[in-house]
Amino acid sequence: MKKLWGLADGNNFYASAERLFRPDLASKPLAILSNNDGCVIARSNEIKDLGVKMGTPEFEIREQIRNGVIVPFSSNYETYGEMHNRMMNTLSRFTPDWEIYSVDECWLLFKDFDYDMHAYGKYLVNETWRLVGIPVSIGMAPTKTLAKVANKLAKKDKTSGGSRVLLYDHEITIALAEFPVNDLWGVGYAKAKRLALMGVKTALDFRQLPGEWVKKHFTITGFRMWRELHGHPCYELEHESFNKENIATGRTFGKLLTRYNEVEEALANHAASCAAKLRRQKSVAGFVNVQVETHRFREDLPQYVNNISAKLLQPTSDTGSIVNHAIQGLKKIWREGYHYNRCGVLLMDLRDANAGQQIAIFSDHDVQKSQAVMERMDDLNRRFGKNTVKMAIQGYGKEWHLKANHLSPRYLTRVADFINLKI
DNA sequence: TCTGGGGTCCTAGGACCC
DNA sequence: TCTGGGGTCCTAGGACCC
Repeated sequence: MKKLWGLADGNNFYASAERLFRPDLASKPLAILSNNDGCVIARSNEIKDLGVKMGTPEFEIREQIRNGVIVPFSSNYETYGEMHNRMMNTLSRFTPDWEIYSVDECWLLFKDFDYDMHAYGKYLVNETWRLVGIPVSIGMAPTKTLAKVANKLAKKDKTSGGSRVLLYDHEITIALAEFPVNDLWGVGYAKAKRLALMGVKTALDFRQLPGEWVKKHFTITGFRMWRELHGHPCYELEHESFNKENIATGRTFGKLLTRYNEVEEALANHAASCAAKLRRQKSVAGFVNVQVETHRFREDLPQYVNNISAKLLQPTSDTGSIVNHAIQGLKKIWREGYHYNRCGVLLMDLRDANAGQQIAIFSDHDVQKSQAVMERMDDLNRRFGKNTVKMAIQGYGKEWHLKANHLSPRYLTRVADFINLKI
């Protein structure tokens, strides 16, 4: 059976989402900033043309922001999340076999097609633009790795109509001959460095290496990449099990913190947020890991990085229990006299909440009571906004809170921010 | 002065067992 | 306590992704 992989993704997704509500910024350079307005995490084409790279610290473009050359946005995850839902909804209409890969990417598998796939790709691009308002590109090829290549080529070639198909051997070979090996899906910093030393420049150079040699020097992951470039699929559609294996929440603070109570308050909030995520996927956690760290770029200050894991008495998703265990961990690794920059909580050893709750120390009654309280709390927080109900220890101090000086309205998710139309 | 956050997969190496 | 190979299980950390 003929199969073709498609990778569809939103062009400059966050920037395009912001621009949808601000048509007046149609040709302006836009920078989307990370949490805490720390650095650039998404860019419009115009700012790429200015040479602003991914990860550029905000202070380096502050002057251009001040004089209006660059328009900054703090990350607005509520709006991006809703645009994600709409985009995936639309893309999923083009084939029954699809998989969400990231916030702005979707795999589409086409089986037994007998129509012009390039035309179909262009149709998909136009329809998504019409229905969602986000510009997308699609690349199609016999494997996921090659579809990634096709997608990048679709973006690069302004005449492609946003769609590129690599179907036949000769067109794949021609494309790979001009494709930098560093841009392949699966080549990061470490592999790029080694490939450069070997004189491997293009994806075709890499594909022409002997398979056994690749396996020996680049392990199984490199070998899979090699096979995929030859058109042999190593990655399939990943349908279900959307449940995460780990759940983490961590943030840098709005400023460096030295007092225990402030860090404890931030940590309690991260732990509570992890517990809420855990209940949303109907899991319980067996281990809580707590991390603290100082500011790694501040060479003038003493550095301290540590983390600790604690086993929960019994696997649970109870906010109180998870927050308490996290705080016990923090007390063990806390050291006075440092300027802390970040803390975080990681829940591990996750399992299905309904599969065999142990009885151990708690009676069933306690478990049921905890579940009832949590359900009520989640319900209230869903209806009236995050943190309407919370633990006392989560506090009301704002010392640790993030900067977000350029936040756009939550156009899609907050009633007060809806756009009013005058007709 | 100012540099993100949340994930997965794989491997090496230690602990332990026979 | 040392001798030795081979297996499993677990964890830390590297590499990569978006």
